[in-house]
Amino acid sequence: MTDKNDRYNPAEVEAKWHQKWEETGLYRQEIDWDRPKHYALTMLPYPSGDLHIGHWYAMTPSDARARYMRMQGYNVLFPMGFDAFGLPAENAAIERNIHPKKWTYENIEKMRRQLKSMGAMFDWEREAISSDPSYYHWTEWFFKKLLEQGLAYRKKAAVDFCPNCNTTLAREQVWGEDRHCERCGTPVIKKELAQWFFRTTDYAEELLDFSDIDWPDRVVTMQKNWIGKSVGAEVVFETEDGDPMPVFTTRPDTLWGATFMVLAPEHPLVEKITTDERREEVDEYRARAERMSDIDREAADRPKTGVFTGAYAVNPVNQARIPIWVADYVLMTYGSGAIMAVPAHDERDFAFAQKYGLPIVEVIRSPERLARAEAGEELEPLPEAHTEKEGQMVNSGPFDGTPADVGVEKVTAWLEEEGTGERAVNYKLRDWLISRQRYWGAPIPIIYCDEHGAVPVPDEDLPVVLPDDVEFMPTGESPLKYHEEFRYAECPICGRPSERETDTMDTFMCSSWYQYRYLSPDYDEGPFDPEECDYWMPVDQYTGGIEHATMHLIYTRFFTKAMRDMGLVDFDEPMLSLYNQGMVLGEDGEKMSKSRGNVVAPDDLVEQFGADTVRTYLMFFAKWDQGGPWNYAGIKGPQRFLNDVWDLGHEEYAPAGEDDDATRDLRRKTHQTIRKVGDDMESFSFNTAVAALMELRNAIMDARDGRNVSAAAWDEAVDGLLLLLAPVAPHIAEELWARRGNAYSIHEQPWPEWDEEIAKEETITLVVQVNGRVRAKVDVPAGISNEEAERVALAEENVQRWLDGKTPKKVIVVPNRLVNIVV
RNA sequence: GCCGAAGUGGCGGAAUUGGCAGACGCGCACGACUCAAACUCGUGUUCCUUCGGGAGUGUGGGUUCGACCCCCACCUUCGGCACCA
Repeated sequence: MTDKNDRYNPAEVEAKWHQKWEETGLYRQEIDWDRPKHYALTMLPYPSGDLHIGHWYAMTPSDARARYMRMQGYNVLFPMGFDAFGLPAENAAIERNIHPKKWTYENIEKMRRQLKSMGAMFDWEREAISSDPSYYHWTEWFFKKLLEQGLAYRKKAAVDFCPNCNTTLAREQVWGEDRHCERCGTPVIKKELAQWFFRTTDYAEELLDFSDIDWPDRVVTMQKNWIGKSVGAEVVFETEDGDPMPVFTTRPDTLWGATFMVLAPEHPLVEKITTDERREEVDEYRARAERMSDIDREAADRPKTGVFTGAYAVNPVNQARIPIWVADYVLMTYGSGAIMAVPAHDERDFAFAQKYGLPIVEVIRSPERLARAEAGEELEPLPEAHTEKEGQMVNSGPFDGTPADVGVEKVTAWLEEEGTGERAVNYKLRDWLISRQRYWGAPIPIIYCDEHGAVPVPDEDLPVVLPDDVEFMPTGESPLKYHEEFRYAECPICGRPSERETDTMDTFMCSSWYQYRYLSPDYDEGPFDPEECDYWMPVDQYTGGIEHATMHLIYTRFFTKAMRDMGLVDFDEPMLSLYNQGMVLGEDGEKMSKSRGNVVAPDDLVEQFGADTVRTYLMFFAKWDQGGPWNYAGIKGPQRFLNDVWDLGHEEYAPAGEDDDATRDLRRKTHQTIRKVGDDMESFSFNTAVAALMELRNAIMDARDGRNVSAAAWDEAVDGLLLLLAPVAPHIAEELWARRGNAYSIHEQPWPEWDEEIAKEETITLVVQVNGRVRAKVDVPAGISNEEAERVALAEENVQRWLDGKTPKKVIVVPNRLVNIVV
């Protein structure tokens, strides 16, 4: 019987096993070429100072699954570390006068302790911290390698700048309609600055290929949209003076309908072609466009504006003389910054033509208008742009009569033959801007020499170390600019006094390769130990939030592809499989935030309920990819569950009298549960896995009350329950496993097997319907024949009553499930 | 505007993918234990009902012997993108 004094005390149990696990190195994860490996990775946290329930929500199920894979026989790597560079540390420095390094490392200390309370199987000896010089040494090294590969370059450009964070941002880090900073929410502005970029666009095409990885459709779609591939043709128009003006179009079949051209206000040709009498107006327009923010400029619903340059171009397909306009609806950053405008078949051009009275020439006629023209009807001007590829080409010289759906292909081929154009592809993806005007980041290892330009710091001088003795400006300006010792350096080539780059790298650079650093965080001959990489990489299962879909998850793919082309790795993708968890919301259903006062603190919960209960609840309350609101009352379910398990684990069971049926029922439930929980673990359905464990708990408690199952069936059920529970609630499972006299450790046990025969139902409830309505339920032996089922169904009194003497028209039998009698 | 996901009891959520809607849990009600409350245990719990049954998975239609599931139209919520030629 349960000792009443020995109530479940999670704090005691958890502390005990944390110590034992550490002492025995239970979670050391080492290469073992004789066993299949499984690299499970959960996105590394930023050391903000406090472990949030969101961290628990992301990491606990990941841990449970890693543990499950371990019990399945895999050699599992499940590391943890910190993405430790970033702005909050610097803000703390400015606001509270604490050094970013001190702030960061104190936070790491605290969070590491909090993480340990979770009882996850992290191998702490593999911990990597991106702000350690031993880490960013290699971040800098990668920068140099990318430069060597021609994948890094410096360019002066109008870039997105967050006035609050006081730094430039990558295009990916500008979010939403109002174009705000991903980190702080402030709308960004444009600044003309010389910045470092990585050529992510070189990999645009390859990044669209997801065929070798199993990622959620959602992420795949978001990345594809982000990369934004368009296929079409480049056609070179010329000004009357013979200046070439290449344009990109996805609709070469509408070339004959180009009635004007539009250049972006920033287009270099504008200056040259604008006539004297138009110059004043054009200059004014360009100046206004320059002052306008991108938010205003790129709002699609804004009325179109533009000015005529006074110049004309020649359409190469029909030599038509068409006016050249300047308008801000054409973007300098996409295509060539110039377009051919086909108002009849493009909504934007149509609106512009209407506003400025430019001609609209129909060159693709819809089936409906074709029919009317055929009937001799006089066609009215197009009421709106016809953008579908249906109907026939008209007013298009040699292509008149060509079916619209083949027009693009035919015209493109013809353009190539004639030499007036060629097939072309365009992407929305931009190169990754990695310069940040901040202190707390990995330095960009470059020295600018008057003579030799941008010179990389030699390998033997890496890492360029961040100086500690810096002063933080209240303006947020990088203190590196004012640190003379850091800033002034000798040119590595000629020794002349030169200046060091004072920008640091985007922190997404650090996290683009952290999965490699975990492999050998102390390795100092390269970014990672090749043998470890050989064994462990690529990551088999990656888990994390959806918010990184078009940032980190694109960058890290780019990085691995670049590493492959450097000869560092021999695979194409860093993460083979990805799963995105949802978010835990506050009890009010809103996103947790301090200002709303709906934040759930995991430390308090652990103190009150124990880590195992918190873990179980987090895995139980919703399907993992959905998430949902936290509920303090709801955690009682898992709490009662673990209390019951505790009692069952201590039960000294002896049957009072054995009942074969009861024994069989319990064994069936045990084996069914093994099957169910295994399936659910595979498919990340942790909520139904926990529900199945609760059902098994209920069955075992019934058996306890009945005292009529065999001792062997009892032990099988209770040990089974503990084994299945071990990934979810590792401490209590370990404790009870030991108390029941089993060998340490439960986490090294194989996942239990289930027997098809034992799991099979003996009787099933046959549902009998008359005209699709349930009229009877009969318990029958499983495997009943269709004929027998039909006979049993018809024999039911209630069924006969509903048949009311009529003869069945049709009888449908679903084997082992249902009989539907249609009259 | 475009793309995507979702909508099921009082609540969180299940449903082997076309076959008993509501598993599991919370909450609630009643009962037991208690001086009492909490804990714990037991029973019940989609709604309506004349106790025969009827209605029911955002709304309206459709396919089917049979629809939470498939099709069409719409409503709502949430994400992403948004003048990308």
